[in-house]
Amino acid sequence: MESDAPNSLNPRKKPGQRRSAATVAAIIEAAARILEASGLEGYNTNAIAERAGVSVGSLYQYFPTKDAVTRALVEREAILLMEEIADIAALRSGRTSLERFIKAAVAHQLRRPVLARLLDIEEARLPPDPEVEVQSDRVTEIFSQCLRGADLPATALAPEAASDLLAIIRAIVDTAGRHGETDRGALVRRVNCAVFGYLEWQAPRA
Amino acid sequence: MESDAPNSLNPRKKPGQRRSAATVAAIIEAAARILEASGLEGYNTNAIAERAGVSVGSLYQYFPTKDAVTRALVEREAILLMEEIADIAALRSGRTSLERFIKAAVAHQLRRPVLARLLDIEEARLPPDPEVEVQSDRVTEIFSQCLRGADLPATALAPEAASDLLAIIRAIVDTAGRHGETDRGALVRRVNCAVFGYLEWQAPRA
Amino acid sequence: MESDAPNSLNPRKKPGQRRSAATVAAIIEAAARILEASGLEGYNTNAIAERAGVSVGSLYQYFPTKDAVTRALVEREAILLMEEIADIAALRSGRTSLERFIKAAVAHQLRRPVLARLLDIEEARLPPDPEVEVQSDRVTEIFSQCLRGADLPATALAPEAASDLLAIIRAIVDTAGRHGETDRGALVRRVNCAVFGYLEWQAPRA
Amino acid sequence: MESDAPNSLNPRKKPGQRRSAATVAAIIEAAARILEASGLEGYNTNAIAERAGVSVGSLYQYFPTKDAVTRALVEREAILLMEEIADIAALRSGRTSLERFIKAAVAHQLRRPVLARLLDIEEARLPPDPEVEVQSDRVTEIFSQCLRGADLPATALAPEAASDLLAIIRAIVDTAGRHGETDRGALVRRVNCAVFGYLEWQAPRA
DNA sequence: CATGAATGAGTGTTCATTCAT
DNA sequence: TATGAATGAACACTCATTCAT
Repeated sequence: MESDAPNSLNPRKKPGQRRSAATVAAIIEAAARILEASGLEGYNTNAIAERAGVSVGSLYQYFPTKDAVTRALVEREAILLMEEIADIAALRSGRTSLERFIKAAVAHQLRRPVLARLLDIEEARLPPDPEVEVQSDRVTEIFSQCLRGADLPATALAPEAASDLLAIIRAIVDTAGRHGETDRGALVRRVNCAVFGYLEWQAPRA
Repeated sequence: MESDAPNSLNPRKKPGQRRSAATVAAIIEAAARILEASGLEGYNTNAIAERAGVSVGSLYQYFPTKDAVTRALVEREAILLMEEIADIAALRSGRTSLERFIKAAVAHQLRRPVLARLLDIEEARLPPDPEVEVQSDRVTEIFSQCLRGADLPATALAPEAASDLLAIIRAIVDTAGRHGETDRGALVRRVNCAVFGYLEWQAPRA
Repeated sequence: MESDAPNSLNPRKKPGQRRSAATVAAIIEAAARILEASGLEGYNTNAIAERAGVSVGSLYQYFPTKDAVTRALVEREAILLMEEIADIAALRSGRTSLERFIKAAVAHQLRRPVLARLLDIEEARLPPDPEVEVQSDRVTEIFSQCLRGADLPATALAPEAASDLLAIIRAIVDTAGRHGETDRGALVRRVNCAVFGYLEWQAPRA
Repeated sequence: MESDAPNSLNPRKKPGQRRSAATVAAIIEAAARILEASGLEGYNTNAIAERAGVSVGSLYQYFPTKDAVTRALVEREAILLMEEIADIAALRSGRTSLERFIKAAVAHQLRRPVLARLLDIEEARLPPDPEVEVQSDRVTEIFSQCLRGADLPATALAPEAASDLLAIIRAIVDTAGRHGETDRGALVRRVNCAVFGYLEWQAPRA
């Protein structure tokens, strides 16, 4: 019942109660705000707790580690993205699905661009965590389903295609976000270029 | 005449002497090695100095700040890339230039993939620095010249194209590096897909 | 009439009800178990409460302080020893009484050797507490009665003899316990040596 | 050359320089003073550093851990005792050697009784450390040599005799120290009783 | 110029204790 | 009375940076 492993990455208590869930959510959102307002420099547990309106002790009641807070935030964002993406699987056309996916991904990442960028950095720094990977695996799975559309070239099924394309999407939007771009439409158009261009070029041209 | 502000980000002294230049280089390379061997966790000035075979004091004689060391390393890598790229400008064909550029960029980033990845992270974290930007601007400039090739669609001149494409190149190679890929040929092929696909798709298709 | 000072070391309430008494006992035994299982490192009020099957709040309903729990445990152990010793007073022979005392003391301390050792440490660390001292005074009193046996040298009545001998008994058994010894007979024999040797040697030898 | 184990118990740098050695000694003595003045409650690294007239950072330059400071102090005391005991080995008579040993041990422990007592507690709490054990093993060795004296009963060689007797010595003096006794002579006499009594009684009496 | 011992603000984390429910 | 979430002071430890030698 009791895990003595100090490196356990799970919340110390499952947020079953109403109050707890609210506190957990408050802490996670506070972490997001701190990240946006003060960057990685100001991102420390005391600041997070204060912003969340709770004590450090409470923070540690729900998260065993500072990194666990970060992971929860990463996970939350991944889930948010998932929700905007979940129904794509039902679509017939690979082309249309991809367009929907891209639109959602761009919208998601452009909503809080600073946060998205810093979380990408943190996610890269953090040791891989199963809880988080479950989410990104689901995103990858959805994306792969899009690529399996009959109207797309068979080469889209190449094993690295999905990871390449997801990296491309992220990179373009991150870069745009860093440059302060906010025009969603223009960005979607460019990401479409990158994705469909990659797929077309990849296919043996006649 | 010279800014003495303690928050200046420039090296405290221009390495005029032979000895100094060697020391500076040693420190920068030591920083690279630490980053590769111990990651961002083990990346601290004492470790860097020790690895470089100098005292921390000496390190601070040449660099006003830890971040300045990192910036110098980023700059060094940019210059290394520059050297492999500098002669591309002379080429006639945009297509061929791009291919050369991609080959060089992939080779560069795949030579020390861990270092490249961590430096990308650090570069994103660091406040923008003129000295560093000079280099990346030069790289961007060369890349833009490639895009101006007469055999490429006019749309390649769109202002965001260059930054999009550079981001794409970096993203694909970083991702591949993180997954442990080492096949340069395959990677070059995929990056070509992404770049030429982007350009072609971007152009109004008949 | 009663001291309400928050630093009072007495239980907040006398456990009058059946329920209370059971809870108090559960908490004390839980403390013992934690101490045995996790040492002083893991010995904290939350762990104790959890092990006792009550909330921390309840723990603090019955004990004003963590140290109060420890003292209660020390006291309980002292009382346990007392019970095995109480009837010794009736014996005629000082020699026999001492042997009985030693046997009981060794048996007591060897029953839960880890607990005994850690409690010795805690007892040494704790500020002297009347409630606890009452018990150890009773033990000392019984022991002193043994020493007053007519068949023992008069020097046994020297004021420090009792405290010296009790310390000796404790020390030998603690040490043995730490070394993992479990042979009660052998230990009793050695403690007898120490005690009777001390007494004999203390007496002016002819 | 570099130990990455965080649980390494060795000083981070060998105190080779004059300055370092002085600092190390100052820190150790400060630890002793804090222990005497404020007990285990006030015994924390900041207090130790302040008392030593150095910064916490310096403390951690020489000791990897708070516990390492404690161990160094324990070791220092053990060495002090050793110095007062080292020449005993040369003596002929077991009886005389033992008397000398006891005199030294009592003097040692009575010089700073509070410190001695708290260090006994800490030593018991600390995980066994080779550096420290080397010293206590040497003390035990000397003591065992005393017991091998030809004028002592052969039973003194019983394996547990040494550890029993050392425990007895410590216990009596600790107890006396806690009671505020300062009469060295009286204490030596009583410890002699205990030790020689144990040995005599242990031997089969005619 | 080089050294590396010294600094001390800052950070993550724990845990005895309280108090609203 | 019981609960357990909340508190926050306290602590161990790190590391960028300085400065006397």
